[in-house]
Amino acid sequence: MAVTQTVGGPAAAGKQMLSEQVHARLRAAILHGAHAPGDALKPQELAKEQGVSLAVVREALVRLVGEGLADRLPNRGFAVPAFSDRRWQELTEARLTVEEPMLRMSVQRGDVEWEARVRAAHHRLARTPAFAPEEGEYYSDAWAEAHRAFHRTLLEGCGNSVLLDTFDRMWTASELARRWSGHSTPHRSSADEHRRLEEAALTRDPAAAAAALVRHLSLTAAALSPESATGTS
Amino acid sequence: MAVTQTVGGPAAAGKQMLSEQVHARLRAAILHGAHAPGDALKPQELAKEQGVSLAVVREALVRLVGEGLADRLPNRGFAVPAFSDRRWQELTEARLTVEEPMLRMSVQRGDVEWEARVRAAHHRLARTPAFAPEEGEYYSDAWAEAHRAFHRTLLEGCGNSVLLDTFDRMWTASELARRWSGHSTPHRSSADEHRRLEEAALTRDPAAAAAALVRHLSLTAAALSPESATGTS
DNA sequence: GTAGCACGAATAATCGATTATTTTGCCGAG
DNA sequence: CTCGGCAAAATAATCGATTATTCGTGCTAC
Repeated sequence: MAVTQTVGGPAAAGKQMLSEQVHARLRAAILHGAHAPGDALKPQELAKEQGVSLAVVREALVRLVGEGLADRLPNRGFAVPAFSDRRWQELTEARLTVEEPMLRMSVQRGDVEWEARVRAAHHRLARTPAFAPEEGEYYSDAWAEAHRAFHRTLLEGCGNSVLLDTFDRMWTASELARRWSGHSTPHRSSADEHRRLEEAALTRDPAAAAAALVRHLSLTAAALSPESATGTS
Repeated sequence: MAVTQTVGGPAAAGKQMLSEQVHARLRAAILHGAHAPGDALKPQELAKEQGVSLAVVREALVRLVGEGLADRLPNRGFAVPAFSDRRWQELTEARLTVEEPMLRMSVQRGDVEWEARVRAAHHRLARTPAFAPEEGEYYSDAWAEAHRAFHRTLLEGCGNSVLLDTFDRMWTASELARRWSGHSTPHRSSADEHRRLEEAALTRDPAAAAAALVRHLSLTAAALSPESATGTS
């Protein structure tokens, strides 16, 4: 029986490798919190669920491990990584360390095209409601994506793809860690902070932009662990 | 017949997954320059060479892609990534951007145990000859490893595993890019620079340490592209 | 009553073979 | 002589099944 049933959604999903699709779906599911930290990601279940063979699920899982979205326990399969507060703090500090100089470079180097994209990204973010009625608990996918796009666009002016890859990696890890660190909602003044960031960037004021970013990230971190500043041990 | 008696060395080499071993071997081979950039990494060849099935080679390759040590061309297999001068410059800039603040943190936070490890790492590096007679063209594996260990140890005082992972990733990419960017040998004064780095770190002088690191990395970059400072478009 | 072991079920890791896609070589039309 | 298409070979992607390891259970010895 040569029944090559292409999965195909209504939107003509086109031709992609199966492992790519499975990887994307699994990644989205993990980021959406469909699997709790520590939960085992069983290849058999996933394979049956998605109607593919073990090999493609395995490949997707290996990729996820590389992205930090899954842990591998030798001879014991895969699992959703557990996130401690400690890890969340490290993530925030790392983002500050990397993004602050990136933003400075960006502001110094970005051209008019970059300015235009920053404006566009901020507009999209400002006009996207953070919460969708049906999704309730967590902020909407649309807002999360607009948020990511704004922050990334701000940094893209630096023109360094290695640093931008680093940003992508840390952003993803942050999104997952944030979801499971008790702190999920965008805090009250984030819209203000984003406006300040945009303004400083378009004014070509590196110091002001850096300061705004540091404040933005610090507030995000502080909202989670109010008394974190005291050194541990 | 229970034939699987893996004797294992006296040091109890233990049981590792096949894919792990294959991944390690392939990774080492690529970093050693056994495959030229652009060369296809054919699963069949590799599988026959190493006497394993396609699945394990495939898994190893997927992992390598995640580490940036291989490219994936959809439906066209895997290949060794090509490195342009541009990429090498980006890598160097990224390392500067990330490692300089890391080193400052490290110097500020590192404890006595860290100081001891820095001393030990520098001693090993200083006592390891950069060139081994039999390896000729390129610097010795032992030196490369001592070099990496010294730089990493310097930064480990920062205590941030996310940043250290970023360092690892960039270091690996740098090693591969350097090999194929025409610039291979450690330059004349690297021993001096390492000594200065160690001294500044143990003196707990963040500014001096950062300055020494910046000089070290800048020289490395400059040695490759002498006239690179002029911004490209 | 509990510790330890044997056995069986579950699941991970690997394999050999099948299917789909791309590349290569050849032939004829223009 | 070159361009375009067709067939054959090569190779990538996927699958179904096999082997190895771990996990759970119940029995036995003490």
